[in-house]
Amino acid sequence: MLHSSKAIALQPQGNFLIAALPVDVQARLLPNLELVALPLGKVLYESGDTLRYVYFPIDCIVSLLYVMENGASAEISVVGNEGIIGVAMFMGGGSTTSRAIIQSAGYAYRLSGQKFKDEFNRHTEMLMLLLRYTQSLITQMAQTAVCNRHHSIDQQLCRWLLLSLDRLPTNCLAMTQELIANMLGVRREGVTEAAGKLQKLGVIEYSRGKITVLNRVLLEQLSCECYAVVKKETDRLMATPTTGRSELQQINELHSISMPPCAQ
Amino acid sequence: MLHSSKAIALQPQGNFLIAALPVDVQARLLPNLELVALPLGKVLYESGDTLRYVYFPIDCIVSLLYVMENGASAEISVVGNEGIIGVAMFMGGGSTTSRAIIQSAGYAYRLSGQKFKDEFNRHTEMLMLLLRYTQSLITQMAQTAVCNRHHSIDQQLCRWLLLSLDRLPTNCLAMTQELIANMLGVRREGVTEAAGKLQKLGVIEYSRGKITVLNRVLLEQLSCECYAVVKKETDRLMATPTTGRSELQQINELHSISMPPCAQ
DNA sequence: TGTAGTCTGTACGCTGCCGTACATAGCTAT
DNA sequence: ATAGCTATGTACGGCAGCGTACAGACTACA
Repeated sequence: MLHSSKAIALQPQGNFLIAALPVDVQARLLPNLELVALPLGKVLYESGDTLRYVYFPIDCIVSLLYVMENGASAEISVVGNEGIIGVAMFMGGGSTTSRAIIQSAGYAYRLSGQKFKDEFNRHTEMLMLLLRYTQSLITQMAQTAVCNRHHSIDQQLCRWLLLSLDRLPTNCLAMTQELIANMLGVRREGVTEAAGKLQKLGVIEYSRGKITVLNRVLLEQLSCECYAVVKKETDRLMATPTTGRSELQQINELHSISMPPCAQ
Repeated sequence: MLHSSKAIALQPQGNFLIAALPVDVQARLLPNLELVALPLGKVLYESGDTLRYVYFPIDCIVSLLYVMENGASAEISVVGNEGIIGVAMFMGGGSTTSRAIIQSAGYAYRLSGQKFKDEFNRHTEMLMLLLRYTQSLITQMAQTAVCNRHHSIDQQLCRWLLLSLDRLPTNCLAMTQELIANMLGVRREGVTEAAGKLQKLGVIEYSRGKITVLNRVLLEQLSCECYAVVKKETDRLMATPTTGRSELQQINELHSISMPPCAQ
């Protein structure tokens, strides 16, 4: 039992929302948290599915993806260790019109729906925290809508890379252009072209599903305003005055899952 | 005091969310509800504003609009008498990145933020109801993002007309093409063209800011799937088993503000 | 070592929407 | 009535992104 996953299991702070809960709530949740490995492409729930679990990502990235009747898709929002998968559980709907799919493999804590709801209803702190998080999710969705309307693929790719980067401990993503295209809801060729430009500028480097960000500052400059808007609002909403932590990025330092850059 | 607005004030059921609350909660809210007239174009809150009131629309339509740095805009979602303006009040953020602007003039109930929060924290029913509504709002935002990515102006105009229509007691909208263009985030000329096609097909009739829908069935057929997805999910979420009402449209019958078609 | 499969690069015509410009038609106020 | 404003119609070049097609590069596995 002394393998690495055990070490993770002892660190519920690996997820920001859990870390932000009062210690007594954390203590009560802990025995009910299951550590699960989530491979790339795994579907946590399908559109319309009744949710049975909520997931607290540790080092994976999950996309909320809408799939249209004709099969075309578009990403609605991205969730990493700052969030939770399954807000419909406490929002009351029980299901959503989107699919939750693993965009970057890793671990998460899984909690049964009933246990979660019990806790949710008992504790105002948890409720307030989750509602604030949900609002940040709403902000991200709204901005996605705006971005889809007004910005070029080039800009959107920058935004998307930054959002993903913020949710990973490395500057390196395991991600084919095909997959990114599905997320952005554009052609793969469009991503190839946009990525080519970024590579020429020395902003990124990639080959066969590995993207390394070399110049984050320039990436932010090339992105549309949407990334900054979402980040600023999320920081505002999720700032936890009690601990003084105000930047989501600092949260990444909390979880101690060591993984070599680009090793996945 | 026996003018029409008095009659309205006695009918808090004019708003679905209020109507869906237990009668004792309604009774306690009632004295705190202010009836306010909201003219076209009025801004209820600006991006970043700290909310001081929430609004329960009765017969007006409010758009949540995101305005970009360069002034271009895009509608994130539409709210009518099925909803509430100011979810950030109970979601905990206190403000949002969007603007709330009156898209169709009419009346609403206004409630001070503090009174609202008191009630919100005291009553589980209200909390659950509002969270479910917020989820339906999330669905609408998500679908807007998808629609912006994948569908033509023609289709989006149909979707937009249907969403607006569902929130009005008549089949007639007071709405210039310029305004619609702002909502959809496209050129006014694009709306002119799309509207021209619909007019040729006999689906709508319009002149100088008055749009009358003549053939709603055809309008639904011409719309992309997005309208149906949002409507179905909203109906699911907001169905109130206690009263058996399952269709938002039936709510329109509840509020007794009589207005001649196209008279505003 | 070779072969199959996956990922990426490039090209080309097409279309939807944009930016811009200007014309016409209907309402409104003096 | 007539001037002025607002709303709508039309036109045209430009371009971003699409659909399609195919070639080259890298990987994995036999």
